[in-house]
Amino acid sequence: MSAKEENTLPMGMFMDLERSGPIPLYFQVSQRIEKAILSGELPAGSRLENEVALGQRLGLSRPTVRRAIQEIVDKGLLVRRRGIGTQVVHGQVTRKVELTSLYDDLTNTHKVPSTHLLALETRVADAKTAERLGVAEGSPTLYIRRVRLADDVPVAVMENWLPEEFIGIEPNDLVAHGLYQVLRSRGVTMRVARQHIGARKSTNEESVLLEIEKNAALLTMDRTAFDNSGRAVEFGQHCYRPDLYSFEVTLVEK
Amino acid sequence: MSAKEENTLPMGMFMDLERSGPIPLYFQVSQRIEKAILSGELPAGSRLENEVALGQRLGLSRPTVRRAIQEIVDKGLLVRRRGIGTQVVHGQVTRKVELTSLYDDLTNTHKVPSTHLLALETRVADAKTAERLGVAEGSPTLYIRRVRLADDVPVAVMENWLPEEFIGIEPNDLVAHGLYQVLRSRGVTMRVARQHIGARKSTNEESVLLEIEKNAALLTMDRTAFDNSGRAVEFGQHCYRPDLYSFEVTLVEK
DNA sequence: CAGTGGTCTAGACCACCGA
DNA sequence: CGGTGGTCTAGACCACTGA
Repeated sequence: MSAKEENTLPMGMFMDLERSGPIPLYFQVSQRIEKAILSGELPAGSRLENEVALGQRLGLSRPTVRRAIQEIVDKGLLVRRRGIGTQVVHGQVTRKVELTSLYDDLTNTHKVPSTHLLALETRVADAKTAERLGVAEGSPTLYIRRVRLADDVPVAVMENWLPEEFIGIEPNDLVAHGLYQVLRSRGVTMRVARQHIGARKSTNEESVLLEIEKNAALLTMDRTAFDNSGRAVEFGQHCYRPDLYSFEVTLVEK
Repeated sequence: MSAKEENTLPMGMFMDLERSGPIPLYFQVSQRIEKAILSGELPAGSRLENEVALGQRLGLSRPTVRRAIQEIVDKGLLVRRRGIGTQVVHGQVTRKVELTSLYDDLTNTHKVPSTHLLALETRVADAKTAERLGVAEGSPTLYIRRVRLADDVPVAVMENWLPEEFIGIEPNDLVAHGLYQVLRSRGVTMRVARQHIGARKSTNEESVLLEIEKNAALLTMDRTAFDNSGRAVEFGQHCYRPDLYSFEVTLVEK
């Protein structure tokens, strides 16, 4: 009778799905279940109703319900065991690393972001840049260097290289909206990003820009991002003040 | 007639699927496609055969083929566009961060791992440990502190706390097999892990243990891992030599 | 317009688990 | 044994893309 483990909460009546709207049914269902977990309505360790029963109550087929649940399993909030059922994972929920820009991260935590633009110029691609962007060595690229600040405190120094077609981006847009927002407004959608996270000491110049002591420890991240056609659209080399920024990752074993 | 983009390689006859074995069909298919991408048989930018046609040629239903392709999309090797098709992402492939132990990482890169065991003892859970492991403050936990080496060069200092039930783990097993392997042999399967990656300066003791200069930059990672019932089974606080270790992450926008 | 992926259905059989 | 999730089928309709 231990209430913690056996607590089957079949979320009463809170389902009125929009069957003809543009939002997929599985997504509507997964969002509501996720909301119930995050709000504590489905506490850690509680069991979810089984897939068939849930499907019948909602008037959905089993594959649709299953996909909804799988979405949340992939986020690390639910755990499934064959023959047992689906349970809410213990442990407080943390935000996941997502394919977003630093700008988005900062606004999400209710800090006011701003930008000091250090460089915005055309540069010839060296070997490394050419390889990362998948362009010919020696071809022109757009080079950007910025300091990003949160509540007027410097957080990161960011260098970016973009393919030739983006030469012409306005400095004002970059300062006002952030790089990823500018790219989105030009019809570019990021799909895949490969990141490399490490650490090193700061250079003297970086220490000044970030307002930290000399030879301080820095968190570094290199990233190459690809759009929905698979072409590289951005290559970045960034370093962060580790007292103000870090990465969260949720891993799910398949 | 640009061979790069239009290169439809329908991978000739290399499909003889085992329909009655224990390996799922979608997995067999996804593995072969992935292999074809990694081997260069399907070069960057080439288009995959469409889902229905592929299903017919393989004698599989569309959902099964679709799931096989989706697996690879989630790994960041393929990109799908409605009305267009499925293409191989540009850019060289890198290994993904996975839910594995450091021990596994090192053996995969063909270095010989070893361990210096610094501590293996019972400790009372303080507030932080109790919260991370989901146990009562003051309850006994197993505390482990190790230096991990690759080819006899120190790479990381690792601290771990485990719930009461694991008290009794043998020092010899820990040195010979690594923590995750010991847990697996006790029937524990990791399912979800939440990691936090940052950076800081090394303490004097860490500098000695890792054979680096004082106040060097360190890469740090905290992790809480959960088993398939959703219970926390391990909480770790680790620091790495950034010249020998870093994290790779592949992000896929859904 | 024809072709593509995105979603959804209503079943089915199986493997694994606890009682 | 009954209940659970894991896999698979053979269709269907839709939204989006390019020519």
